[in-house]
Amino acid sequence: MDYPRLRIRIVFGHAEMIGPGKAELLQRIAQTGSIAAAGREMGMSYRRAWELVGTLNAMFRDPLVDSTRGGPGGGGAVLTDAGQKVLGLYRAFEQDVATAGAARLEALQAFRRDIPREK
Amino acid sequence: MDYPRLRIRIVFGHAEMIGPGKAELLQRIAQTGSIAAAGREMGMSYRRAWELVGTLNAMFRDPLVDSTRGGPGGGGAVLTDAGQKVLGLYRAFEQDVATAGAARLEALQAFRRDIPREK
DNA sequence: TGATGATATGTTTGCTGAAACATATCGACA
DNA sequence: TGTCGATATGTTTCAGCAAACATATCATCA
Repeated sequence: MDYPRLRIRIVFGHAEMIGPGKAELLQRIAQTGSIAAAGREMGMSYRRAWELVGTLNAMFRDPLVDSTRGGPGGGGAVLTDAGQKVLGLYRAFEQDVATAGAARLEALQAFRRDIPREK
Repeated sequence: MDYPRLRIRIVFGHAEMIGPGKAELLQRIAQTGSIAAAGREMGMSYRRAWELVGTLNAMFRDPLVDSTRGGPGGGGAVLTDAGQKVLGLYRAFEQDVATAGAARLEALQAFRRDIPREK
C-alpha cells in the first residue's frame, strides 16, 4: 500500500452508492467465481459480502452478479454482462479522476507532517 | 440534494485521511468561530467534533484549527492559515475530480434502475 | 458568573463470527 | 441402473462484543 491514495464513492441515492469496497468485491467474484471466497479474501463476513451483492443487484436495472446453489463445486457466482461493464466503467472513472487530481494532491501533501515510516 | 454526487476521501495513512466530513467541519468552524457550534450544525456530538479537530491538527505539520479557552464569549476556534489553505485545496480538488469524471459518471448512470422519486 | 473547551462515563448500535439449514451435483456401490 | 452419501456453496438466524455515541461533569478565563 502506497500513500496517498484516493477513495471515491459515487452516491446515486440515499443508500445507493458504489465505491472501492463494492468494486473490489465485484472483481474478486469475477476472479474466484464465489461470493464467499471473494468475501474471505477481503476479510469480510459472508453476510456482509452477500448483503453488498444484494445491494448492487438492486441498484441497477439488471443484476450485476448471478449466483447458483448446488451444482459443480456446490454452487458459485459470476458477473453478468452488466456487472462487467459497470466494473469497467468504475475502474476507468478511478483512472480519470486520479489523473485529474494529481496536481492538487501534491499541493496538499506539501502541508502534511513528515512521517518517519508508514507500514 | 441532487444525485448522483461524489464523496472523495484522500487517504494519507492508515488512520489519516480527509473527506467530506472533516472538510465541512473546517468550513463551519471558519463560519461560526466555534468547534461546538460547527459540530451542532452537523448533528454530531461535541466529543466527535473535538476528536476530528485533534486528528486534523495532528495530520499536518502546522495545526489547522486554533482554539482558545475562556476569553470573550468563553472561548472560540478559528482556522489558521494552513487550515484555510488545506480547505481551499480540498474544495478545488473536488471540483477538478467532478469535472474529469462527468463523462464516466453519465455512462454509469445509464445502467441504473429508474427511481420514481428520490427525496 | 457565564460560555466554551476538555475530559470521563454509561449506553446503544452495528458488525462479526459461528452455527444451522437449503440446494444441487458427483462418485461410489450394489 | 438407481440410490445414497459426501461435498461445497449459498441463505438465514442469533448471541457476543467492540466501536461509536450521547450525556454529564470539570476546568478555564474574562
